[in-house]
This record gives sequence, structure tokens and C-alpha cells, in this order.
Amino acid sequence: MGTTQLESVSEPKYWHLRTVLSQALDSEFSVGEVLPNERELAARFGVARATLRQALEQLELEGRLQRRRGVGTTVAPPRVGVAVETERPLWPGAPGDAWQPADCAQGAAPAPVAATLGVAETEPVHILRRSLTAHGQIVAADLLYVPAASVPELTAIDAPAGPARARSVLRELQRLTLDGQDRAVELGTVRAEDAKDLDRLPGAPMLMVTTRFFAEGRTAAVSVATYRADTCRLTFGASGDVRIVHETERRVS
Amino acid sequence: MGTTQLESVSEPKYWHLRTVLSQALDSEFSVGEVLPNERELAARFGVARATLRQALEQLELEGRLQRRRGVGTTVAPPRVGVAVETERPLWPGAPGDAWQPADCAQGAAPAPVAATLGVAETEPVHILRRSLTAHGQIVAADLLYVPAASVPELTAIDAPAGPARARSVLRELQRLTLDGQDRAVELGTVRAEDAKDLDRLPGAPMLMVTTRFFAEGRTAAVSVATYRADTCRLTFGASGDVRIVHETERRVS
DNA sequence: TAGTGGTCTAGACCACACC
DNA sequence: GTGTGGTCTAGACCACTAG
Repeated sequence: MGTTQLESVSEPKYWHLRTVLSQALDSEFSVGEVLPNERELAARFGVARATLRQALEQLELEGRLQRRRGVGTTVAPPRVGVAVETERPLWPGAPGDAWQPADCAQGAAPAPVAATLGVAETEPVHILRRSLTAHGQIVAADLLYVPAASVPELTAIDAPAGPARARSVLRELQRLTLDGQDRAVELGTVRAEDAKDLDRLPGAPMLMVTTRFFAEGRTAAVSVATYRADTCRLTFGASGDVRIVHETERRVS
Repeated sequence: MGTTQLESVSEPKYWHLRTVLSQALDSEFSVGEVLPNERELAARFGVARATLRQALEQLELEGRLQRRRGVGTTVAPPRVGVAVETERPLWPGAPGDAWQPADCAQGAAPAPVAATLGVAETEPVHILRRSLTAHGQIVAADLLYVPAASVPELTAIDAPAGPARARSVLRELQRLTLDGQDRAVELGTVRAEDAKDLDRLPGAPMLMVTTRFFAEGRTAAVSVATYRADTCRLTFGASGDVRIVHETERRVS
């Protein structure tokens, strides 16, 4: 990575800088390598630190860089492919499900979830927290909302609130016949309570996956999962090893 | 929206500001309404403009706001649900496909795409550009890579490069039996050439969907589609009207 | 304690939309 | 032109990690 000065062009400096850095990453750095610190990089390119940071933010958004306060900026490994949907619909907690149940409490679901479930906004539902780990890092957090009607044989006595209850709820869910499911994926930001677990700062971009599970002619459960957008690639279907296309593709004759 | 001063708390100012603004949007603004300009808002909350902008950026990322240079900041409508996957796999261009072919040229595919297609990096493939419109706005752009082997009956004479060729390639594709497909979704940024069409600035966040189409025992085509992350919610399966959960969910007893 | 990235400020000027 | 959001600067201080 040279001591290149930026020539003046019509595109924003931070964008040009992003391109230059991106190419440097391709050709001169390997995964895990640490970059010079921000003050030094800014000086090298002759821009203000804020401008340099804008370029780094871009590259982080694209999953090319990883920055940690107090540590430094490193070249990120390729994104992890996370199987969100396999061929057949499955209940959460079915055999082979990699999500780890953390705990379970009862409470009111957020309005949109309550509406989907067809329960009153005030009616308590089971709220199950789970997390997904890949390569020793938590990469996703999930809230699973299950109305009492979906697990009729579960009584409060069965298990105290906490991990044990979580497992009971999941076990009871398997007794229902899953008629189908659908999903929606959108961009979101990390929930304040998850920021710590996911090792992210407030506002970090997340891929939010909302899944509805259908049984007995109604929506039997709703899951809202948030995946670290910087490190995850969500896969749907047979796949697993789709290669990513994250550079700007060259144009064509 | 009051003239509230921010009290000092341990969370970053911009984050607290985001929360305050978010609540104001819920209670005091309706879709399409324009907010006071940034300089005024900053003054009102007693912060620097840059700090206010950080909060607005968050809300834009969450799809709550829409900002346009020279115009102002408005309250965004709920995200548009875009069906990415229906029940059965379909070729691009199949009846009912809402994508508009724009043109088609021949060129080399980016390395990862070439690898997936099983062609040499230098071997030209058909590269088809398409766009997707919703509510009069282009919300997604797509590049479809089709190796010559997948459309053997298409000759250069059939159609000149351009929209006509695009339609020919799609027509030829339908002749193959589609054995299956898989997808990957990840966060990306807008390609420089698409920025204009999509009415976005460089670096705007996009949901990138890579689809592989399988036929005759190999990967017969690869599509790389980028959807505006601010305005789109991607749906998979039966759905269509899943309600979004974009506020920070309240925690539970 | 030293060094990193994260937050914040108070300015300036630019690009663009609309009148 | 006027007003908007977008870019950029040159500083300061804070929060965190690691030696």
C-alpha cells in the first residue's frame, strides 16, 4: 500500500479511498493482518481522519474489514455461510437445529408480532431467547414467540423460567404438525440488549429474518432472528458454499 | 417533537438521539411528512450537526427515514415486501416474473461467478441486466450470467446486443428443465453504475441476493441481484404481508 | 500506561432540487 | 438564487485493550 496521494476526481474522496484500499486489501494483505492505525492511514493519504473512517466504514459494511476498539483494524475472513432454510420446513429446536436456547420467559409480544400470532397485545406469550454460534463467535440472536395455545400441554409447573423451560417449549412444539413457514429478510440494527453478546456497537447493521410457522390453520409461532451482517451470508436451499461476489463487478463490452 | 435537551447518560449521544427521534416519529409524524432541516434539528437538540446526522443515518438504515439532497428528510413508508422466492423454482423471465430486462452483452464474468458456472474466467458469457420496479421506483438491479452452453441454440445473428438479445436469452433459458436453485443473501453496497438508476449515493446499503440455477447436472445460470436495503423487505415462501418488527422490542418479565 | 478505534465539535464548502 | 442534504477538515476527548 503506497503513500499514494489522491488525485482530484469528481467522486467523493472517501469513495475513491475505499476503492484504493479495497485493491490494496486484495493484493497486499492477507486475512487477519492488521492495518496501520487510522491516524497513520489518514496522514498517508492526506485526508482527515473522519474521511478515512468513512472509507473504512464502507469496507466494514462490505465485510472486508473488522475493527475493534483498543485493538485495531484487521482484514476480515470471508463471510460465514449460515443455513437459514433447508429443503424442508422444520420447527425450531428440531434435531439438527444449531441454535442454543438461552432462556424463556412470559411476556407481551411487540404489537406486530402479536397481530401475526392473532393474540391480544396484552396477552402473555412464551418468549424464548436463543443464540447461534459459528467459529466460537455468536453470530445471531433470536427471539421466538410462542402463544400458550401452541403448547397446550405445557404448564407453568413443568419447568421454571429459564433454560429448562425453553427446552420444554421447544419439545412441545415438535408435537404439532408443521404445515409450512415463510420468511422475510430485511436490514436492521442490533438490539441494545444483544449488542454485548454479539460483540457489536449500538447501531451495527444486522440481517433480520422474520419467520412465521404455520400449524393447525394458524400462525403457531413467530421467530425474529438477527444475524451479524458483517460476518454472515444467509443461505437458502440446497447450497452452503455459494461463493460471494463482493467486489464491484467489472463492466462488459 | 419537543426542544428536549439531552441529559447525560452513558450511551453515545447519537444513539440516544436516535431513540428520541424514533419515538417522535412514532407519535408525532406521519408517512411522507418532512422533518425540520438538519441544522435546525441539531440546534434544537443542542448537538453538532455531525452528531445529529449519525442519528439520522441510523434511522435511515432502519428504513424509518428517507433523505434526499436538495429536498429534505421525510418519514419513510413501511418497507415494500418483494417476493424473492415463491413456492416453486422458476427460471428468470418465466411468466409472472416482474423483472424488466434492460440489455444484454457478452463479457467475462467476475472470478467467483465464473467458478460457480464452471467456465474459464476469460470465457465470455451472456450478461443480462434487469431491473425491478415497485411503486414507480426502481428498487433492485440484477446481473444474470448465462454461459453460452446454457443457450446453445442462440446465435449471435439471432438478435443484436441490447434488449432484444436479453429477451432471446431468457426465452432460450425456458427450454431447459430447471432442476433446482439456491440462494444466498448478504449485505453489500450499491455498484457505482447502479447508483444513478437506483437513486442512491455511492455506498448505500443493499441486500445482495446470489441465486444459482441448476439444470442438466450443472449450474446453468447465476444471478446477482441487489435490492435497496432501505426500502425493501425480501420475502421467501407463501408470505407477502409479514409485518416488520423494527423497533427495539421491549424486554420481558 | 500507551495505543487503538469511537464520539463529538464547529466550522467550511459542494452538489443538487426547486422556484 | 435559496435551501437542502453531502462532504471534508482539524482538532479534542473518551472507552477500551493489552502490555
